Amino acid sequence: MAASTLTEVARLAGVSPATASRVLNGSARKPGQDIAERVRQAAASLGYIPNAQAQGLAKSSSGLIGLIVHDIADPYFAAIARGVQEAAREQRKMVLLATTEGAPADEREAVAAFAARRADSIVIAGSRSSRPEDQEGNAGLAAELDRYCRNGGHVGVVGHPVVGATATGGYHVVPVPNEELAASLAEELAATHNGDFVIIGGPEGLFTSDDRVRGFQRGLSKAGRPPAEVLRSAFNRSGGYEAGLALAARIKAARTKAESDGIKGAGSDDGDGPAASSRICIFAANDVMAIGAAAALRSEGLRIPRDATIAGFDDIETLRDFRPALSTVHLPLEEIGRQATRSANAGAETGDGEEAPAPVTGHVTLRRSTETHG
Amino acid sequence: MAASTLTEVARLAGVSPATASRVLNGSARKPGQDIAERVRQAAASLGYIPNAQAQGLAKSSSGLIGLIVHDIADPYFAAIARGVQEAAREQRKMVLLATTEGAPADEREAVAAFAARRADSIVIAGSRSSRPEDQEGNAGLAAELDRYCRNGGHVGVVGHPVVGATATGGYHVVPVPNEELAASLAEELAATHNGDFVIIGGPEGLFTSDDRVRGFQRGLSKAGRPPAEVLRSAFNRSGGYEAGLALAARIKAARTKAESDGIKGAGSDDGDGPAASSRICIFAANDVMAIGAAAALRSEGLRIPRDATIAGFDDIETLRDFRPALSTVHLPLEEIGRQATRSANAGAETGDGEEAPAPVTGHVTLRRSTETHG
DNA sequence: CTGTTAGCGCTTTCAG
DNA sequence: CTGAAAGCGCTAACAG
Repeated sequence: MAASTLTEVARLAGVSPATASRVLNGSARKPGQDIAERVRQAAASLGYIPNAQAQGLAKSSSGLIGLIVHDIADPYFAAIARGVQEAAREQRKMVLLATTEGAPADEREAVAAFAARRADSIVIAGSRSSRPEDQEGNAGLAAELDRYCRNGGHVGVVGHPVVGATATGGYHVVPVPNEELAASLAEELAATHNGDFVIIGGPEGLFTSDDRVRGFQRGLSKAGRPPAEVLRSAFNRSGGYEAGLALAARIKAARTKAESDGIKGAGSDDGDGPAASSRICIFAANDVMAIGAAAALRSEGLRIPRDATIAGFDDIETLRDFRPALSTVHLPLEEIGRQATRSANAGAETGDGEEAPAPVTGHVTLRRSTETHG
Repeated sequence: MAASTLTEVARLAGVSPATASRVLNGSARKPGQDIAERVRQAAASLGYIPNAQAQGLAKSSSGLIGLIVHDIADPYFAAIARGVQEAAREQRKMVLLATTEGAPADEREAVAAFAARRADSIVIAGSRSSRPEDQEGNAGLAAELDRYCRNGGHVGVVGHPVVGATATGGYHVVPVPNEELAASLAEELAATHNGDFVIIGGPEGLFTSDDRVRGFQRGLSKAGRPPAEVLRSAFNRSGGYEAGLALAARIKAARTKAESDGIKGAGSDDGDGPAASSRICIFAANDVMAIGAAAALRSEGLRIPRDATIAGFDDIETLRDFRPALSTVHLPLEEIGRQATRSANAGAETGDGEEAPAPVTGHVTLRRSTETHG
């Protein structure tokens, strides 16, 4: 029992399908009042629902926005997705979701699937990678994206342009000043922290991570500090946890040594904590990693900010209640999602009209996790 | 410059569109090796991407799964969404996302939109409501859903059936034993907590919340305890926060009174905390509310579990690093999403074949937030 | 095994 | 202002 069709509605109303179409779905031309009413009644009584596929086929436009994320359950992407969803709603479009774990090959596939569905635009969130093993995948992704653009598609990318994409039009990037913000964070941190800094970054080659690491180092150097050591692990909580474990071992070893050397202030569980100068400040390239690292330290009996201080990046909302409150860099994730979606659509709609939105910006947010009490 | 079509590919390969279709997209019949290769080459050289809309129109099936959630940025829904996404992938389908803030009218609209796109199935997550103001919306939603099912659609609902839905087939519910689990939680809590219990629930009429509240009360009564007072607020973090503020005021007032009454043990900031019997145990109907409540208590200078204990429900992954670790009821959210998706599809595919999956179950997980130290 | 012929449901010229 | 006709791109019966 299939849904009723326009033709059926038209027949019931005693008009032609063309007329029915004109009244039911927007058209420049407006049929007469009486006829219109009859059609509407017929449609209602039949419970008519237009077949979007057919409409799409006829108008060659689908009312779909494709969204590509690494993992929808990651709060970073979830926040962006919410923004995309909002913007989609404004445009009276629906969003098609694809999750790829960040694998370029999967992203390519997702783009192809979106293209097949004739998505009006595609939004890609999630860090691009330039790792050697991703070279091939990236090339494929770029090619697919180019093709999509060439066929009239519009894409909005969060953060970094897709490497190798050459399409001239239909390409929109929402730049996120990761490097600058990380530099500011480092500078602000350096103002109160006298000890060493250690960075927990994602795998080398992940642009977002690399930018943040680079920016942090730059900020450090601007503050007259030596570069921080960089630990690499997965760009998620468990990566942070692992790195945190390694750091915990190191901190404990240092403490033990200090104790046997008889240095005062390098107390154990109940003292004032290590001397300010021996305490390290950890910068994790994103909040989720920072939380993982903090959990690892805690599980090793270390306390923050007493035994080590830590900062993240993103200012994930769900993590805001975490204690000690995490110092981080606030990013307007939802807004970023909205902008990526809007910019892609602007291209699609007005051929690049609209006023440019204010560029995305964030701000350093120092909280308890990096307090140097005293 | 539109994408190239099957016809073009066929022409280039010197075959008929039908043949090209047979080789490019699966068909029971398999063209000859030579011809197939020629077609494949032609397709590749033209960068052919099948038009899913056209395919859908012709086959009347879209390869789409509609997912309805309250808010994709809420970790509860994000987790379910991930499960849905996974299941969708298994079925080689894509997921269409709709967020509704839980408003039945919006949900109805979303169902209509999915129906218009001829989604093969629809998954609805997010508590149903029976509040008076939602009556009308619910009826509309039910009607829309029924129509969708009657037209051959399949729907999977998480938790509670949609009120008023009467369609006989195509309807699948993944039951979540909220009530039973909440009862178990209450019982386990009652085993060690001697003071009063207070429940922070969502608005009355939200099934999920009501089930949990009811279950908790039942567990309490089974443990020989009087029913707990129920505070109502929004079913999210800020609802929890507000309720937490109210409770904090109450706790502080009680403490002040106790102090002036000279009762020992009702200490202030650094004592042993209130006497065990005067400390309340808070049950928030979901983790996010619990976190909000905990934040409120903390902001009022109260500590958990010293001044009050608290438990939530869901065991949200992102919140697992929260300290004190939150006692809660673990729910396999991702699995729930998967099952809802699979069950809907099972109906769609085999007319209800497949072996039934193990019913969803959860388990009480007691952690630090409800420790009664001693 | 291949090609031909009809549509799927809707929009959109183009006549009337 | 309305209706008739011609597709959008693809699949699915039928023939050959």
